[in-house]
Amino acid sequence: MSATRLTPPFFARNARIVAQELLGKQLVRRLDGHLISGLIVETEAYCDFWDVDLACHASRNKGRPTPRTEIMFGPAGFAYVYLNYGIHSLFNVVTGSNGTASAVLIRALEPQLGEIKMEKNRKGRSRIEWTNGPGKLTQAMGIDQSINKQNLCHPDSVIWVEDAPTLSLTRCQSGPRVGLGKTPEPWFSMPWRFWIKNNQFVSK
DNA sequence: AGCACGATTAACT
DNA sequence: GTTAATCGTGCTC
Repeated sequence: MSATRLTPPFFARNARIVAQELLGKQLVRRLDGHLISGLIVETEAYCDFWDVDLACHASRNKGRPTPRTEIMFGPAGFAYVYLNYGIHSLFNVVTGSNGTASAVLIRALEPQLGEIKMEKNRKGRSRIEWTNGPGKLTQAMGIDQSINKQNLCHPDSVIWVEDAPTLSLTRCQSGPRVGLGKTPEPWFSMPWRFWIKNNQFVSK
């Protein structure tokens, strides 16, 4: 029997739980009639159970929605894609309940389907460098602003996550999130980054 | 209206 | 190890 895509109840939970359970599941993209996919090997939770996570974009504007962040305040299972450093599109999945803002950033994948397409999209780079970072994997999978606000749980969507057995905890690790710059404590050090132990595609 | 900066990457020395 | 690239966003004046 074939796998099925994850549904809203999976995503409509605490971001930290979703971030951990996404490890080992398959992110799938339909592009130009072909499938591109990779195992999720690294994630980060934003907002989690705190009233305010100053590392999370949804905490800006005094925690009120803005055109950019409003998608995170809506129902779970939607894509939040934003432009980072004016160069890279980073891909998140909205989590939690409608009315609260939280999301999980997908930071690294292990290539599965569509490797020819990925190699093309990451021209000149070694296989490891196709998807071992949040900006690299969006390039490899052709994820840009057109993916923002898409519903991953809709049957016709061009991007979704396939269900898979939850990875055993002994194969997972967690630690502080990266690239947070001048985000103050305690958020700077909260261990809300998750990855698969010893996986080559975890970002450097 | 102007500005400082970022959930990064790649190309340098 | 250092630094340029590049632009939307939210904050300040």
